[in-house]
Amino acid sequence: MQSLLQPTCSKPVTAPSRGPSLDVADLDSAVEALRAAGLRVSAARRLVLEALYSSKTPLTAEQIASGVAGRIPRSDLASVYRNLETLEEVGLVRHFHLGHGPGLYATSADRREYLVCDSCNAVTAVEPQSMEPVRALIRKRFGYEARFSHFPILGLCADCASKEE
Amino acid sequence: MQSLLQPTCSKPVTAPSRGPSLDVADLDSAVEALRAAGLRVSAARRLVLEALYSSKTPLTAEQIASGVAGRIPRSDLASVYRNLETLEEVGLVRHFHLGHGPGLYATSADRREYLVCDSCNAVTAVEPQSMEPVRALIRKRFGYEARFSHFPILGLCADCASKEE
DNA sequence: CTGGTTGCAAAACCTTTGCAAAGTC
DNA sequence: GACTTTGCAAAGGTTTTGCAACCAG
Repeated sequence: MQSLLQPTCSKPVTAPSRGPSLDVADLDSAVEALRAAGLRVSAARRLVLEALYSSKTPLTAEQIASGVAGRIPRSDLASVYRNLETLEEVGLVRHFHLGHGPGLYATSADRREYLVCDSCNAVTAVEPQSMEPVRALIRKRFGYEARFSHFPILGLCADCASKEE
Repeated sequence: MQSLLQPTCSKPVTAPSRGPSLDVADLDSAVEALRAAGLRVSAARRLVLEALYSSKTPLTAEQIASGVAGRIPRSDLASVYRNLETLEEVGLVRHFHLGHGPGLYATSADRREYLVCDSCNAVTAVEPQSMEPVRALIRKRFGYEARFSHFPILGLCADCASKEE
């Protein structure tokens, strides 16, 4: 810690969460992991997993409930939220935010971290290893083992930064 | 940009905001700036500024409406939100998040950025210059001009990281 | 059969909006 | 006096909870 840090350390108003993370590559293995965790494999639960494993991009709970493209019976939004929470506790699913608005959900196998331009709203996803040097620097300077998997790094993207005179 | 980035660039579901930022040091100057911006100095507006300028820590809208310590007449929550928005547009106020839960508001003069431990919930505030090397590295690797003033850096603090076996 | 899960409804939580009354310049 | 701003009430968007019916193991 440096002298100019003025470290205001305290317990905050709020709290994210840190849970286990299972790097399960496909739907079948995920269902297996579900069983292994002593959870039942219901239609609604399977639906959530199918949606997440078949989507290339993270989804909102609403999108999952709608069956993503209107396909599949669509299930109740409350159940989707309950299942997402359960799956997150088990470590099969994670959620994160890109800004204000509904949270986004992905499989835990998707470890991408995001940069979001707060001028043009462009989103850049990067694999965790690209972020490693940044993590290393933060570790060295602040002692934190940073994860950018829950909140994005906000800022100006290259394009917008060059446009700002 | 590196080859392993797999840059998934797209327009996102959500969008934060980027506005002006006035580095106004005290309440009187802030009131002056309000007038200069063509806004009226109402009691409710002054109340919000007083709360923010007299608090050492960021406040929720609820806390501001309650008059922080129960002092001052207390004003309507909706008006507080409206005024916070107005003051943010003018650049006197900023808001950010430390996790789930209500947003936190501070004067724009307070430029601290936060690290939050997602295990013990400790909060560390740092002055922007401490974060500059991190910003430089992100600029170099990703082309982003990062600001950590809206979302914190989440991770494990030094204590919790050492405890994790 | 038994207890975990679902769907529906309602509520909780944070924030925004409509509108007449009140206040600022 | 003209036009902003307020307070109250109601609604909006996202997520959570209560509960009887249902279904997986």
